[in-house]
Order: sequence, then structure tokens, then C-alpha cells
Amino acid sequence: MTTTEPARDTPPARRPPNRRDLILEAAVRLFHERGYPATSVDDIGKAVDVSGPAIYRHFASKEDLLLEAIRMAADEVQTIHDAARAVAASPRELLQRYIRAYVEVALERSAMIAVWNSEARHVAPDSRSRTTRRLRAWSTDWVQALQESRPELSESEARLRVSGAIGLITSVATGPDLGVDPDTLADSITAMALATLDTAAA
Amino acid sequence: MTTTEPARDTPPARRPPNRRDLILEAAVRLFHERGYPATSVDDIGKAVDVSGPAIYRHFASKEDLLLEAIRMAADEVQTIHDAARAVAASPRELLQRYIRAYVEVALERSAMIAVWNSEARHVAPDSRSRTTRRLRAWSTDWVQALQESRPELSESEARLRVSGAIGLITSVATGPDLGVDPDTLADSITAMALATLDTAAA
DNA sequence: CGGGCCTGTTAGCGTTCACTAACAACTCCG
DNA sequence: CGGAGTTGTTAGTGAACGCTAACAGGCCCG
Repeated sequence: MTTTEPARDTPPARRPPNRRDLILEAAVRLFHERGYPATSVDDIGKAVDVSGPAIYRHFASKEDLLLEAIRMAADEVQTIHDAARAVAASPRELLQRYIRAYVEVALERSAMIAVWNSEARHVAPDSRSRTTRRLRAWSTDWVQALQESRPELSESEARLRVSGAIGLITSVATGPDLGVDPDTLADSITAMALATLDTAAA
Repeated sequence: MTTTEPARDTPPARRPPNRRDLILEAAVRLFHERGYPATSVDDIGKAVDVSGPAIYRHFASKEDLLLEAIRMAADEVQTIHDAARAVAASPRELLQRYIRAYVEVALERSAMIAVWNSEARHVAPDSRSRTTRRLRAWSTDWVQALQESRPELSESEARLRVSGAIGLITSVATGPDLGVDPDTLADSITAMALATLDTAAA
């Protein structure tokens, strides 16, 4: 788990009591449950048993919390994405690894992924541009692998299938808990996403 | 002071001063773009060139606007759903008609469907129960048709596939405009959703 | 003409919210 | 011991927001 990183931009000699991480985790959960604008800093404080403005000892603003959450999500997705890219031998295998990796991170950190996907519009446009660009690059890599694997697809057809597969995974993984066996859940979602990408051209 | 039904169930042939409809349409668009809590009634007023509190001549509250939008979405989905059910001759055909009908309404009224799916949590729990129940019944019908069409699927497997297909359709149809040919767009999404439902059991 | 009624306006009320100020307790370290 | 730094507290501020109050003009109909 990456929950205990020593420090982000402060000197590494210091030892942070995990309060900061607890706050961020609670904020992500609340942002997911209620949405960013409907979550107050008092709510976040209450969730970690501190009261309201204590949060400003760890984060510059409420928006900074959202930004950190999104940055964290983009980092994790990028990490598994790069790992998949490093070991895949064929475009087809790369595609399968992309899917599998995203399914697993979306299931394991569903609140974080949901916040990334649903609340990004609430960050100021300047800060948004960077993470948005990363998101676009990420899905473009899927499109590229899909087109290499199935050259008969036009770029817009490939983009549509990728958008469908990612939307499927995100929606199922971040949605309410259906009573599905957790052991086969990741396999099933992966199979559905792959079937989506394999859909024949019109 | 309940101005909830000035001209709703009464014959609309009377004279609809389309202000009310314009306000509702603008509210749906803004709720979709910014989210319900981040949209102020002044914003909605500005969008139809009246100023703020004029909205309360047509709607009881801001939440009432959201409720009307959700009710409208549920009504439209229900209508096409019933139409599909009326003409389908086999479970398989019913499933295809369900998909096709939802794809078309999701594409044509994407903002409304997006609001229905994303902002329903912001209505008070009492009013929520009714539309939530309608939503659940709707997707349960999909599950039933899928299980009749593919008896080897367990109920939870069927629910997972239905959730994936609906999530796929909703996500693609309400998401940003990819540059896909509108003539084939509905066909492609329908094919992807069908492929999702047809995914083999684990 | 004239009185409702419908629909618009501006002013303002009460609440909530993000954030700051001022202060207190605890640890670290000389 | 004692000052500094860190992290918590409560009180308060200014702004935004949902909504109401009070009023005004256009239209229907006696």
C-alpha cells in the first residue's frame, strides 16, 4: 500500500503522523458519497475526529484536497498502465493488460477512481488542464493499442469502443455493490470490457 | 403556497407559456454541466434571461426542479421500455429492443439522463424512494429478460452484465462528444452493449 | 374603467460555508 | 527550564445561497 509515504514536498527527515493521509482518505470517501460541493470541511473533520479548520494544518484549501485525490488517482493509474506496457509482448496482450490493470485498481480504490471521474470538473481550470491532459493521453494509449490489434477499425470507431469499455469498468466498479462473488468479479468485468473492445465495426 | 401543479396534469393544450419548460430545460443543462449543488438559482435564471427568484413563480424550490427533471427522465425511459415490451416476441428480441430504446433516448436527451443518473442523490430521501424504486424495477426487467434469454446465467451474473451494459450506454451517451458519425453511433453503442450482455459466464 | 391574476422586479433575511485569527497543549532539543 | 515548531482548539468574518417580502406592469373580463 502506498498509504504511508514519508513526505511529499517537505524534508524527508520529518515523520508525519498519518493524520494527513487519514484526512485525505476520508475526504475521498465523502467526495464520492456526497459529491465535492456538498461536502463541507466540517464534515471531513468530523469523519476523522478533528473539528473543521484543523484540516488547514495539512492542506491549503478544500480544493487542494480534491486536487490531491485526483493527482493520487492519476498516479496510480499511470503506474499500473506503465507496468502493463512494460511487459506486454503484443498489442492484443497489451490491451488485455490495460483492461485487467484498470479493473483491479478501479475495484480496489473505487472511491478514488470515482472522484477522479466525477468531481474533476470542480477544480479550477488551470489546475485541471494538467490532469485532464494525463487522462486524455491515457485513453489515447488504449486507442492506439486497439488499432494496432485491429487495424480495420477507424480511429473514431476505436475511440468509441475504448470510451465504452472504460465507462463500463468505471461504472460497475464505482457503482453500488452488486452481490457478485469477489473472486470472479474482476474476471467478469475484464471479459465484458474485452467483449466491448472486440465489437465488430458497423 | 404549493404551486406544484399549475399546468402539469391539466390539459397542456391550454396555453403553455413555455417559460416553465425553458427554465426546466436550462436547469437540466446546468445541472448536467456543473452538478446540482454547484448550480445556483441565479445561474438558472440568467440562462433564460430572468433574474433569480422569478423561478419560484414556476417551481416550488430548487429541489423541485431536480425532482421534475428526474421524473421526466424516468417517464421517458419507462415509456420506451413499455413500448419495447409490447412488441417483442422473444426474450432475446426484448433485450435488443431494451438496449436500442435506451441508447436512443440516452443519445437524444443526454443531459436529462445524466442528471437522472448522477444527481439523484441530492434529492431528499422521501422523494428519492419512488424514483429509485422505478429505476430498480427497470433494470430488474433487463435482468429478467437476460436470464430468460440465457438460462445458464445466475442472477448475480446477469445483474453484473446488465449493470455493465447500462453503465456503458450511459457513460458513452452522456459523455463528451467523440467525433463519431451520428448515423452509426446508435448502432455501434447498441452492438457494444449487446456484446457486454453476451459475455460468457466465468 | 377597474379589480384580480399572472409573472416579473429588487431588497433583504437567515443560514451555511470556506477560511482566518488568536490562543493552547504537546514534543523536541538546547 | 525554556523557547520554537507543530497541531489542535474556538470564535469570528465575509461571501454566497435559497428563499421570502413587497411591489409593479400587462392582460382578461365584468
